[in-house]
Amino acid sequence: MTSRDRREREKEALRQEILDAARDLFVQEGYENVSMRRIAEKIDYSPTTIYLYFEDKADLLFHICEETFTKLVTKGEKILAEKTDPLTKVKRIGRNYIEFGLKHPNHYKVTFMVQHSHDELKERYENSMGHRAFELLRSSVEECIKTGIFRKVDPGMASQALWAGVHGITSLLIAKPLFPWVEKQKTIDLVLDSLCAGLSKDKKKSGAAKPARA
Amino acid sequence: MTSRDRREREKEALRQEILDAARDLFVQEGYENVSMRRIAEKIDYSPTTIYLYFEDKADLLFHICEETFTKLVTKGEKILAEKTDPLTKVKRIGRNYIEFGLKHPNHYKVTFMVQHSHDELKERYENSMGHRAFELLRSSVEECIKTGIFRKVDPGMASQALWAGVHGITSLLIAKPLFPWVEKQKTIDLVLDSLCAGLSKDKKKSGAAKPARA
DNA sequence: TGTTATACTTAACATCGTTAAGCGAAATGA
DNA sequence: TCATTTCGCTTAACGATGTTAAGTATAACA
Repeated sequence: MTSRDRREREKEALRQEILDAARDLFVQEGYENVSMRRIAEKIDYSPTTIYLYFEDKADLLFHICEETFTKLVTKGEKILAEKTDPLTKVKRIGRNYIEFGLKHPNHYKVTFMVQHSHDELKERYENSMGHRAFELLRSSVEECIKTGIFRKVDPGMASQALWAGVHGITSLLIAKPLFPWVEKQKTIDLVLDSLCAGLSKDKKKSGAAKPARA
Repeated sequence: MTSRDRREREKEALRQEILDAARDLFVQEGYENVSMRRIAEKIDYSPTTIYLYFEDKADLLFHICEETFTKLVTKGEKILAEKTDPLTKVKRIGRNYIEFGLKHPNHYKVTFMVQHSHDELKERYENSMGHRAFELLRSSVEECIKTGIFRKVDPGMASQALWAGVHGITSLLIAKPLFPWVEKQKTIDLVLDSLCAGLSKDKKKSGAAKPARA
């Protein structure tokens, strides 16, 4: 069955060619500004050919993002496995997340900055790499709580709060490049450090402040 | 010149009619899922009529957002003028911001969650209500620094960090409605409280952590 | 009453994502 | 080796989008 194998290899090659072309265009010009026809043109196939390899445009994008986010998760797992103190790990995972987002703004946008709900894509995205990226953060937070560095808060809640911080600064820097940012790098540090400090033990009184309900 | 006046009044009325129809549809179904034709249909005019009153679809959306965000800013100014302690003000302004975003997700999305850069819309957005909403946050942060509640950090940086937090939780809650959130309300509080605590004085040692550079 | 300006519409353009139908070449069976 | 089936891809088309150009009534004005 050599011929069958070869055909399959060729199919896989074309699939990759499509992915590569699409990634190039998406990264360069953004998802919405790239048409299926342009992708097809780039690889000298008819537009409809793409639909033989991917369900639709969103599906194509999804696979590209998964590919890219795998790198983020891999790096995160490496950090998590290190033998440093948990607090440093949390911050480094956070930084890794932020820097990844800034390095791949178009990928980041589509996985974290657009609402993809009530479509049936629901479960697909739940099991995605984006989700696993959050789980990574969560693991490191749990370590901090277990070792007594963070105070005894709900790990899920604390992770969500930290996620809010890292996602917040990442998405703002992406969405508002014209904003007169002062000290981007230091702001990133400040977000991470402040949030961690706020979650840490020792400091009980944080001013006059009860939870500050309106 | 009564006739001239009347005509002008009628023009203004139609303009508002367009805005109202568009807002309804945008809020209900989201900007991208609403076509100019549908807006026109709703008010029984031809699609092209809209272009006599607004430059294009984005322009239409912009005016709607400004309208809505004015409310946020007004409320924020009211809070800022209150005679409570600065820390409470920061938190209430933060909460106000978050709650506003969750109440008007479609407006929030277009002003804060999409990248509107290198178009010439640049300056327009810089002077927008969204921008003023940030300035509000900044004012309250400056108060906290001046009164010694927050430690001596750059006010711009601290504001950006706080903004990251509130924007982060807001945009995530909007973009990821299917995420298995635990304790949304408490998470909001935790973000605000932790960030403020981290920016506050008293606590020097926040664990073993230097800025955590990778 | 005739002219001009105003408010709006009809028709069309270029483009989009996507589907249905068809075509030629390669693989398969005899 | 020849007929048939399968595979990979394309051509053509559908219905929709935002937007523009050209045209048409009606109202205002002289």
